[in-house]
Amino acid sequence: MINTIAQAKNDVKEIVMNAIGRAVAEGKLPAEPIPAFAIEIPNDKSHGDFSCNAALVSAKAFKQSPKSIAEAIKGNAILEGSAFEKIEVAGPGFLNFFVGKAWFAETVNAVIGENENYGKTNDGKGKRVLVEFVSANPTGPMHIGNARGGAIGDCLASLLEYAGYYVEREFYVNDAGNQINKFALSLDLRYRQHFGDNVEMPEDSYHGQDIIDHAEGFAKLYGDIYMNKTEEERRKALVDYALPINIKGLENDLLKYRIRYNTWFRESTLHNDGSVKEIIELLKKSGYTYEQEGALWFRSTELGDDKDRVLIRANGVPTYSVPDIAYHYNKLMKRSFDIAIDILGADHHGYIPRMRAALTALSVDSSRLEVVIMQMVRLVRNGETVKLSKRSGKAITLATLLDEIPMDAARFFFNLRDANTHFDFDLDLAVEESSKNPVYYVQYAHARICRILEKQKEEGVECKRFADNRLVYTESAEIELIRHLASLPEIISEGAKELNPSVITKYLIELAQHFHKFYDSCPIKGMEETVLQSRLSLCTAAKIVLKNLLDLLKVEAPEKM
RNA sequence: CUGCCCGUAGCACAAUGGAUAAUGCGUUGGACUCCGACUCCAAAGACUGCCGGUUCGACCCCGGCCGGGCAGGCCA
Repeated sequence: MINTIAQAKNDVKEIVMNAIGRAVAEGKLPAEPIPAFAIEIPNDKSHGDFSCNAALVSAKAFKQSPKSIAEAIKGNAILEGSAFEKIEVAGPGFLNFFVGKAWFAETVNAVIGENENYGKTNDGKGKRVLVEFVSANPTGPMHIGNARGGAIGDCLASLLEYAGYYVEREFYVNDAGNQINKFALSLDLRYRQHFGDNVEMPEDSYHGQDIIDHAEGFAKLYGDIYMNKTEEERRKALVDYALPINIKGLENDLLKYRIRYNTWFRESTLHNDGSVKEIIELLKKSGYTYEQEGALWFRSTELGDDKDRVLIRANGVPTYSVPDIAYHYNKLMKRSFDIAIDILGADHHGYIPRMRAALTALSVDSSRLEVVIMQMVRLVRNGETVKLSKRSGKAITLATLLDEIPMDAARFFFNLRDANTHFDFDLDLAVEESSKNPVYYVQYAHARICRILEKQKEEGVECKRFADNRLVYTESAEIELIRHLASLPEIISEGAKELNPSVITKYLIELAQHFHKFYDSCPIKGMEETVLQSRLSLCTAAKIVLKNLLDLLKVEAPEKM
């Protein structure tokens, strides 16, 4: 894996350390330990390609002004044999490093050489990660929050793969417990209504049209024979009929959304194979439980939660948190994933301390559970907020949303912002086919490059892959574009570390921007050989990176639009 | 009442504690006889919610207010 930026940063560090060593030897700097310093890429190009704050951070230790330290470092730095041609001292004492021309040519060739592997890193070192996301309730259709979770979870998983982790995607199916009872009740009442029973739907039952449809479908299949059976039999039959249809529906919708899971993990398996009981025993053994008023409690307060939690109700039925704990125990211990990542809506944030407490009680390192919290999405149409309500059945479902906006736009838009920000999804913008719409802006850059290369080919000009010393980049638009290409591995590392796939869309938009500017100011057609080939190589490199990242997002990279 | 998240330009939002607070939309004005104008260039627009603190340096860290969202069940 080639990472020209990491290399350069390393070089900066070495040059600075050696320079300080020499300055100390000459008595220009005191022999004090050097505090950790940072090397970064400045926003302002006049501040060089790499900037180092070593002089700033060591001012205190050296008892000198940052500026004089910086001058001492600069005076003792040796640049021969490095990628750099110049150092400047600037501002309060920054050391700004400027790379030589050769570095840009190397970067372009490195991208082309690595091709579909360019940008990949080995941060993960093959660690096993399980990303669980969406996990929508199978008692009804998916809503808009699931759409955001789907896009974020799937792209985060891809990003982690890109960063060298082994990743599996998982959907947790809540096919047991109270939700299912409620589902059964709702189906039952609709079924009976269908055959004329005058029963009312209670407040907390499901009122959606989907329940009615299921009841009617069931009635068509079995007629009224279940009217005469016991309530228990009837409900079981109804659930056995409707639940698989729903799960299949979820699967289909998610496939349309280009999401393919490794595993659909069913909650019921945890009840059936004794895991739930086992967890209760383990928790009891841990000493963090006690009985009170007939219920079994978890002393989670002692492990960082803000209150104790009930594990088994006085009626003997475990609360939902027991199978949940069993599930996470299963991920981390039974299936031995190194890291479990949950993508959760903000309304579940209270659940994190509880789960961490439980893992700690079970002697599992709770930092192996990572949680990405997503804030709520607000849909905006014609400048107005689209109201969502699950109860009334008016919620915009994932399926409806995807009927309305292109798949590419949905996946891209939901990854436009940090998960943990409230975010307005502009339905009008998502369908708009213009530069206002970032998806098209990025895709257009790719299509444009394809056309340029094709056109050149038609005229008999091929990209010849010149050696580093034959490529020449002098225009600022070229330099900016290359600099951006070079930064990809860093972006991948950063995004993986912060579990933040939105770095990808941000990077792509900037890349497209740099490319369009380059296109505008740097003609290719008819230029002399060196310039022509240099620019064709640069186009090829840009195309590779656009394609790699659009693939990562599972957004199309069209050759023409 | 308590906990978590968010407050940056008209709108949507960015910035490992670093230099002139970035970008897009919208607004105003420019650029196609030329590789795709689905593009580019330029301008205007911000006392980063308020008040203190920490330090060489704060949108960022700490404390206190104000405003918005979400939670707080032997519901999931």
